[in-house]
Amino acid sequence: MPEQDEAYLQIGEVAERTGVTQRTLRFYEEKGLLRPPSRMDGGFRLYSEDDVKRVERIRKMQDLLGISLAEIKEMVEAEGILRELRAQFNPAAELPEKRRQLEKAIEATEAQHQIVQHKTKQMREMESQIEERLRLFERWMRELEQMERDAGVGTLS
Amino acid sequence: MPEQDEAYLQIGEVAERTGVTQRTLRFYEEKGLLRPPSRMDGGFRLYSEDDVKRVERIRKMQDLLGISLAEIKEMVEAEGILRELRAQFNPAAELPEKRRQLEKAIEATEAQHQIVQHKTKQMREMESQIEERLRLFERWMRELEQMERDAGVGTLS
DNA sequence: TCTAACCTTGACGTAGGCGTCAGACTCCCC
DNA sequence: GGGGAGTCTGACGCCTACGTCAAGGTTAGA
Repeated sequence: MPEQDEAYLQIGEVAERTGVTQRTLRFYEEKGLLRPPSRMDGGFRLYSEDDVKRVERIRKMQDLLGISLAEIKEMVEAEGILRELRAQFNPAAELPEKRRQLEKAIEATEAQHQIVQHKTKQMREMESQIEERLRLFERWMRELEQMERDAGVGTLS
Repeated sequence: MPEQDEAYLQIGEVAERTGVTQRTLRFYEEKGLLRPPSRMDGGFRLYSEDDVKRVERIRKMQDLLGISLAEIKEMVEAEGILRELRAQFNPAAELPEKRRQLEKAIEATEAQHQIVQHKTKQMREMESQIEERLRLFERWMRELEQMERDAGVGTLS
């Protein structure tokens, strides 16, 4: 087993860097969104830089996609596969197994891609709707100004 | 007061058409997201087509922006102003007041625009990240296939 | 006029996503 | 080896966004 001697982080540091609370980190672990981190002899959690990135991705998905942690869990699991694939040795015997895993990861990522694409499209639609409203408002504003100048009585179009 | 004789809808129909429950419609009213609708003599709620549109907008915001109802409330209030402006008579004396309202509506809409723009941008970033991942996965897949053909042992790049 | 379908308010329940203690343990430095 | 800062595991609390009865009133058609 290749021991990576990354700079390990305690929960407080991870919390500070990611902007979430320690409670949230433990909660994500409990719910399976973060793999159980390694521990110090005394039981303190030790996180890797990968974990930090994962937390950041989770938060971004919460913020942008507005989906449940259960759904996010499924999505980030594709990344777990990625890590495993990269970490393992590669005896030829395991190739078919790796291939299946990779296929699963690709499938999951494609599903994710669909969702994000769809939302992006709808966001763009919403954006242009808002822009249209703004133009309407500004036209009204000009009409109002005109009416003030005329000191007349009229109705907005 | 100009009475609009639109086709009024009961809560059940609105629920069906918008895909939300009656409970949700009453809840939105309670929380100030929907203006209290008119009533039949017996007390049954009577909604307008405008209300239906408003519900649809609320749902879209929940889905796309993933923000709280409190925030959505602030956003949709700009539309209330819009309706009032269009519905009122236009005595010149009220023009300055209308103008202030319109300015408020424009401000709120611009704030909304900012938010949506920002999210759209981040969504596009996420989209391209996912696409990059997909390309990486597919490259690995090709490498795996190559390794199978070679029946050799290697490490993914 | 009766009845089935629809609606009313009120009140309690619930799932998700954490917040917030409490009491005990660990780490690290002086 | 003493102590302050950091962390541990429960366990209960809380807010949001509704769900779900219950008990009764309304509407509209036969």
